[in-house]
Amino acid sequence: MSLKLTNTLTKRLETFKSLKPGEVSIYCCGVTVYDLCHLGHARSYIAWDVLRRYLISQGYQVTFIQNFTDIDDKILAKAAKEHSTMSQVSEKNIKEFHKDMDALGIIRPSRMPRATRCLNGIREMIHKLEKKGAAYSVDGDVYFAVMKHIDYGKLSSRDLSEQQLNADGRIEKEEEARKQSPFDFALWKAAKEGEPSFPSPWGEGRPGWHIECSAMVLQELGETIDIHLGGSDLIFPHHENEIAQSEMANGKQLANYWLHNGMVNVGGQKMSKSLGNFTTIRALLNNGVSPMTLRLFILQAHYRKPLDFTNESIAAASKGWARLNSALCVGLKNHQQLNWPKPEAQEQTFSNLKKYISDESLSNSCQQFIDALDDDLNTSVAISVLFDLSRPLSSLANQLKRGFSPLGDEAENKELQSKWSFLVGLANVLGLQPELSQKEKSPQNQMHNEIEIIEAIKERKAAKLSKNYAQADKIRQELKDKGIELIDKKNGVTEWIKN
RNA sequence: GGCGGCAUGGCCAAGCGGUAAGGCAGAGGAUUGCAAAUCCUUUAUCCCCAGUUCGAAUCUGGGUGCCGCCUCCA
Repeated sequence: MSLKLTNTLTKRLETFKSLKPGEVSIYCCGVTVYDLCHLGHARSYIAWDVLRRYLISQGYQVTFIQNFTDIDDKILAKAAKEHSTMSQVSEKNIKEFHKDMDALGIIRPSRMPRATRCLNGIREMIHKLEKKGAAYSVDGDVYFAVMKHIDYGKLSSRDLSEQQLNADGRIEKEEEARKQSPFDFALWKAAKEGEPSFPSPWGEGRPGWHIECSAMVLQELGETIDIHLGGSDLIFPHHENEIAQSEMANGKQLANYWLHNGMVNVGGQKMSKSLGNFTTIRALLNNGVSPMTLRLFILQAHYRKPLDFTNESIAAASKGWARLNSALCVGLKNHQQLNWPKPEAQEQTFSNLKKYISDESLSNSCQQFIDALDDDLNTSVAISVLFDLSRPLSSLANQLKRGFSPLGDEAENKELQSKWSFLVGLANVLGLQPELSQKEKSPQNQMHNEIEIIEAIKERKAAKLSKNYAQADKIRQELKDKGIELIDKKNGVTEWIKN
């Protein structure tokens, strides 16, 4: 089997074949940098991160381009509100973007072009469209003439001739009058009073929203690329317009595969800025939701389906992740005790999955995992493979945590070890990386309250011996509140664990 | 009004014609002063109706409900 992807362009599940053998070119629509990213962005970029990781693990050389839209009305509005400038607002939010994406373990794109730095390409493309008669200017604005593009509507299944004008009448009348067709869209917008603007043959102004992506794809990857990515809310008009511009200007198909991710919903409704029902990635992380919990939550659903966000579903993912994570960490924390080779530092390289196919004990799981991802990135099933593999390992982790030294026979130990490194390898394809807790990473504060804990345990033991269980439970609860969990062992010894 | 998607156990979620993955939660048992943890066992006929088929959650037709896009949006 080989990778199959649902192509929005053909509305079908298709076997993926790259233009150049062994190489994949990907363009992903990025964010408009006027604010922090929310969970919807996280979903999109995590899904595409998995696509990228999987392609790399299959041996492809992937060039991944993602833009920053740094010219936009919302950025201007924000700048005005903050008594700042457009570029200051963009700059700040680009930093924040990287902070969030890095936290989520999303591999940075190969390059991240910005609209303000691609103006030449943009002007050239508009000029080209003008020469081909597909663009016209009115009072410093330049519009794309939709009727000139024979295939207009092919991505979003819209038929212009049958298309009734949007009943809600949201389009501004003034602008309407200037357009030849209501679906025409701006390639270049004349500057308004006091706005930042850039020179052009049509006067001072700034690029329309769609043109930057067309220009960037051409500049960074060429006329035709393998895969174009984005949220399903971008299909129309953004991607439709991108196709129209690029294909009209270049005379070539823009992208062979168009992939779109489903929305994150809140109470059945799309999470969006305008509805105000969004939760930022930052807020979630600050509330103690770990990055990998978020990743697990997102990848447990298929990328094309809507995903409902609730506190309960995050809590469920968090519990699930804790279990999986304990298995992923076992070889990192306990390799000395288990006499396992010292694990390599986490790298952004991916072991070739196919090597596991020949390993009898891992072959099945490996094949299941590959089949799942081949099937339009079925991460949900891939994760179930991870959970199956993790069972004996999290059990091992648990025994170790509780002070047992499960010194089984050597063969068994070896099998666990290879299972563990296999699990870590598979999880890495999904970007699920072991999270050692803060306390484990920085063991300060550990020593000075240890004596206190031992004292408390002694006190509790005395209470237990005198059958004063209420007092014993009180002591346990107090420690628990401080993150110390007590475990009574069979032999009467009480051990404690930091959580 | 046009285009598209979805409906699976208490919750989330796979499934793509051969008899329901996985996660969370729950139940029973072992263990425990009680817990925690662990181990074992366990919980669904898939929105409704009709049809195709030896066989359908999966295909077809008709309902019902929900959502997205058509305006900025991942």
